Amino acid sequence: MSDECVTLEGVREEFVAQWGVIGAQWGINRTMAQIHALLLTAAEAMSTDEVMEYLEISRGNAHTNLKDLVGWGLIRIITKKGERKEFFEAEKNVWEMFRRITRERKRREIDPALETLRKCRDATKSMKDRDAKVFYKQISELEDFVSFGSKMSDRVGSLQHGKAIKLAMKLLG
Amino acid sequence: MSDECVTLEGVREEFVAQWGVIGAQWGINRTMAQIHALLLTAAEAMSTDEVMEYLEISRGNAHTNLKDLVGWGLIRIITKKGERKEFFEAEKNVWEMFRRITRERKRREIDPALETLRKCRDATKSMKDRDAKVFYKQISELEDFVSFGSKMSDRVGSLQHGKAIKLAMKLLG
DNA sequence: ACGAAGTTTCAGTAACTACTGAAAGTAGAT
DNA sequence: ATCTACTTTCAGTAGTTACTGAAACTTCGT
Repeated sequence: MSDECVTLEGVREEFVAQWGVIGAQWGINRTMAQIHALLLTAAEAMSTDEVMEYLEISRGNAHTNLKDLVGWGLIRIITKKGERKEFFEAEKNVWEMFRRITRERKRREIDPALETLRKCRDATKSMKDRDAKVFYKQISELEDFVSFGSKMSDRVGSLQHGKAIKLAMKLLG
Repeated sequence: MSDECVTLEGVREEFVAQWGVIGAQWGINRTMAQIHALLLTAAEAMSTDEVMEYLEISRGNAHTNLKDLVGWGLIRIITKKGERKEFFEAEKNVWEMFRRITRERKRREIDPALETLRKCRDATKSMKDRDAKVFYKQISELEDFVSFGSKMSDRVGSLQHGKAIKLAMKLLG
């Protein structure tokens, strides 16, 4: 970050921009990551128009990404009495945020991958030639590993933050 | 997978294709994921030309992605005596594969993210108004969480496979 | 020092993903 | 039933990333 970012808004802008870059590397659309960063560090819930204005993006873009974030469970819709429009507020608890991201990625990406692995394993289970044996062995090991990891992530995700930390401390200690 | 994939090559083709799709969702270029899947399930090391032919891709594309995979430590170059060309072989041990992916992602993506978080935290540490306090608190929590996770991943990555499994079993048990 | 076999680079292009802006849709207020 | 404030959709376009194919480069054998 350049040194002249001495105002809150300067630092925040830098954070939002960088979070977008980081998100993009993880296969998340940049705007979505930026909106998330913005709401995560907002003191109050924001409207679509405020998000549009801050990030200088179109209504359609703001709308789509806000709704996607709601779909991920990372932000929620707030309605204020007397106000007709919707406001958006981020889940601010970091542990909860982590759990939701993990749960969604598992559902959307790990589970289908496991499905593929299982099918490939079953289809080659009883093949006899060398290449098939190599293939079957490799796929089996991969499947065992991924499904083990998947179970672990369920287990960790079901812990309270405090318990998870304690457990992790034992691991690190 | 469609039911008519009854030959090894049919199943393998399906696996390679699917692995490409999964990789893409994780921010990895599709061809790279496909080459990895191909080499991972190969009985023998393969040459650039064999990879090109199998995936029906250009030499430039094959070359770039093979070299990127070498950069990730997921495949290695093999030279056969009497042969002038290079062959490529995947790291087949799944635990080792996992460790290398984790280590690289940490280096390339987590460490820079932490750097950003630290800068943002430091820059707002002594600001007094409400918005700055909210920002500082949120960034701090995020930084603590990410750096904790990063340490955990180092710790787990330094374990032997057997030990990791034992530890995980305790967790699951 | 030349030719053959293989590797690397890169300009141009194709394919894909994200974004805009405007139009259509919805729902509370009068 | 009409107006107004807001939300949703989407066709077209901009921007980005990935891929090709060919030329340049390297290395080894003769």
